[in-house]
Amino acid sequence: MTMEFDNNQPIYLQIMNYMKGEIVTGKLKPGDKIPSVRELAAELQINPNTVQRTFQELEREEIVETRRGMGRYVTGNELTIQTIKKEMAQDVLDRFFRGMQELGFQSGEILAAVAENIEQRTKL
Amino acid sequence: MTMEFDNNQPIYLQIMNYMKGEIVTGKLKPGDKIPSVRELAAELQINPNTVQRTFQELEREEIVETRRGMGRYVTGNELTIQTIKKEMAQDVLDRFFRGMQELGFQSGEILAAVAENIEQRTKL
Amino acid sequence: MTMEFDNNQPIYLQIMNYMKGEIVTGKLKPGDKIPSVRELAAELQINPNTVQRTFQELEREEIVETRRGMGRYVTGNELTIQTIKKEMAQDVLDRFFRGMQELGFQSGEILAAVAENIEQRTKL
Amino acid sequence: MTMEFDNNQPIYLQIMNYMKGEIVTGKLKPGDKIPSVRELAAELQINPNTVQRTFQELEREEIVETRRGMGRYVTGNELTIQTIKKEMAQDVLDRFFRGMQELGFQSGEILAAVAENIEQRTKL
DNA sequence: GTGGTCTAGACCACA
DNA sequence: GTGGTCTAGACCACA
Repeated sequence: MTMEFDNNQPIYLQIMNYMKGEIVTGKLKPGDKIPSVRELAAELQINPNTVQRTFQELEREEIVETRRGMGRYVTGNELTIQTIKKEMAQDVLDRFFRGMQELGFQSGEILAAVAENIEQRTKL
Repeated sequence: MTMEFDNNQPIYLQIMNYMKGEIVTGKLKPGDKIPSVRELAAELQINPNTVQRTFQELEREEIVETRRGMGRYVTGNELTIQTIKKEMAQDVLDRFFRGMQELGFQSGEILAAVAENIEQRTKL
Repeated sequence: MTMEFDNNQPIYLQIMNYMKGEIVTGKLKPGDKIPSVRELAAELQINPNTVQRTFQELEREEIVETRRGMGRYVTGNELTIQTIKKEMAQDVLDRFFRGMQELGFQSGEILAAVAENIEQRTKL
Repeated sequence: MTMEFDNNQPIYLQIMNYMKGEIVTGKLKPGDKIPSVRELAAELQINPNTVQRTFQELEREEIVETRRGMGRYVTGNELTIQTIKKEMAQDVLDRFFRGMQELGFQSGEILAAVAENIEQRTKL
């Protein structure tokens, strides 16, 4: 695992989002073991404190859990993962609509812009 | 003019976005005078330095310009404003697509989600 | 007379430099009358205070002089004008050398760069 | 590191120019850490906010970059630094030619004046 | 420890 | 009156 970090966002958030993505897309499944703080810090060449923070936040959101002496594991079941996915998607959608409306876009224009963007992207 | 500030984002950025919105939606037009640093600071009850920062950033993006001793004005012409609007919209769209794709959404699902959200929002 | 102003420098300085240029290049000669504050302010569409400031500075540098009730005139004689020209040129040269040396250029490189620039400019 | 400040130019600009000089002349190399805001502020006996401003401008010009929580570093590689050096030199040259031409100097006279100045300076 | 933001307030140049 | 710069100092997020 390697990552390129964007300097505009805290590293711990970038790792969080990456791991959430792995989980909701099923690449990491409930019950899977995740790397230890030291392992991941070495791999990504970042400060262990930063990885620690990432995992704490994921734990606070109940996406991973610690099993004493055994490491950390993806939590829950498929159902809860799907719920998280929906919540995250709604977050993304809300931010999107807010952004477009601030720019003066109406509903119809928003839909058209999305459709147009999909078309362009599939061409590439 | 009054604003409610969100604690998760710097105040100067929130004012910037607000003003950009006013400009790209045509509420502020090219050549219009914008409030002075002191005026806006008093109105929003924030420190003049914070407003100063906001305006300097807007200037750096060539959205407003200073006329020495006479205050600041919305820059350029309708055409450049429209260009800025398109760039900002594309930014919002890019962030949106990236976010949805990280969550494992395909093009069709993205379009469907947007359509569904529009329906829900118009009901409210 | 019309001028385009550069927002990065005080207007009064820009007018000063323009007038000094007119004088040292002989377009304005010793004894010539210069416009009144009101005239020039109207012509350049700027604040009369700004023109007033320009003229005050020119007077302080003894480049123009006021004759009571008769307006302002270019001062001195050809000799003093030439002295001023030399001083101004040396100023420009000093700033130039300082700038190039800060960038690590040696004497030889500076001369080469000037020669090269002249060549390029004459081609245009 | 100590600096004497010229009252005619903002302190933050003077530090910027100084650091640019250090970088383009190779005294500071790509990847080198630059002092922290607090360190430099203490050393130069100025306010940390002023140093902060300096560094932010250098960052905007992509001459230094921030690594979160780890400080600031000279950016890029030798090639980009050389490009910046050339641009800065051309700026200095442009200003110089403009200044001399406003005073009525022809190409030949400009070259002669530079040569003469070099001679005088080497004598000192 | 490191940078980022913000407040409070001063002083100056400019128009 | 208007913007630009600077000081002094606080508090926070991040690594």
